Amino acid sequence: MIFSKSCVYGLRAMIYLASISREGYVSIKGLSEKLDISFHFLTKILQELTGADLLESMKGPKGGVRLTKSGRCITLKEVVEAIDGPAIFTECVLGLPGCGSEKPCPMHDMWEGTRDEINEIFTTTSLQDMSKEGKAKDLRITPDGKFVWG
Amino acid sequence: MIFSKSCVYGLRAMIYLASISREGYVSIKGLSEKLDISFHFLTKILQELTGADLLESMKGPKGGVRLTKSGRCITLKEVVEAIDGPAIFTECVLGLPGCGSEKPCPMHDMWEGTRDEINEIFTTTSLQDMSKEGKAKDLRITPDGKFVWG
DNA sequence: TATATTTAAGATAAAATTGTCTTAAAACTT
DNA sequence: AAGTTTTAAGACAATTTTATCTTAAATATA
Ligand code: FES
Ligand code: FES
Repeated sequence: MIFSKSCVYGLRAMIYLASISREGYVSIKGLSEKLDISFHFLTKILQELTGADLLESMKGPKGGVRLTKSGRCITLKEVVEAIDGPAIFTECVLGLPGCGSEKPCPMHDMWEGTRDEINEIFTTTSLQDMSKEGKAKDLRITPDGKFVWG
Repeated sequence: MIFSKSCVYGLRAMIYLASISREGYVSIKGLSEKLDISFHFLTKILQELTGADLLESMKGPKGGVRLTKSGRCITLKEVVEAIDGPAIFTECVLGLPGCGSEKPCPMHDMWEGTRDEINEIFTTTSLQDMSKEGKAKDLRITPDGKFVWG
């Protein structure tokens, strides 16, 4: 898998949250059931996103999480970086430290372009793009296709 | 990291082995020291590559590993698949089962092209390409740059 | 105020990956 | 034939990732 499980769970949740027009908080419990992700595990991931100021949370009844003002217009890259860190967009494909800075590795030339393209596509695609796409075309964000958009 | 550590170690070793013109077997001990990889761990990885018929091995003094006849002209993809499996070249970026076959995920359209490009670049780049490149330009395949090409 | 609901935080556990160690089997050397 | 070198195989251990469970803190509602 190119991204960790935490990261893809986070992406799925964020895409769903971005598809919701309502202002209120969404309970993590409900979210976890809708997306078919373990509640406690999802909670931890969303806490990271809250720490990164992409989500804000509130406790108690009517509590939950929602996108922050800045979180409402972010790129997929920001979500990935908040969870998996920036390595995938910067790292040497052979795992050597400091890609490009010193002597590069033999795969550097063939890889750099592709990596730049990954970077490009994740910086130019917004969460909104994905949620609109998903909602408009009724696409799938759970393993079984039982999820239904807003 | 896009590839597992096992995979990256395997790639480094295979690139080095492909740079060697001599016919004989290369001892894993020597290889592990040259590449600065744990001997026992590297041994296991190379056993997988032997099982995949990319390497052949011989025991005893003068023993070691070397590229098989078919292993001498393979692509990087074959090495990656032998260790990490084909997932990276086929899988849904959101980790959903059966990318594209059923309803795709919202990221499918933006991702498929890039994934195809990764596939393309790894199927069209041979081990030979990388070893020639590395040897000709004295590139780096160890964390410190102390490695010297045959 | 008391109670129920919900996230926060951290302990614990399970699973996967990474790394080490030991013993066996094969091949060479003397 | 005996001893040495080297890979094969598998047990074992450490680390990281993934997942679960418990308790605390905050918020709403009655
Ligand atoms: S140095 Fe390896 S990809 Fe840049
Ligand atoms: S279905 Fe997700 S990338 Fe194809």
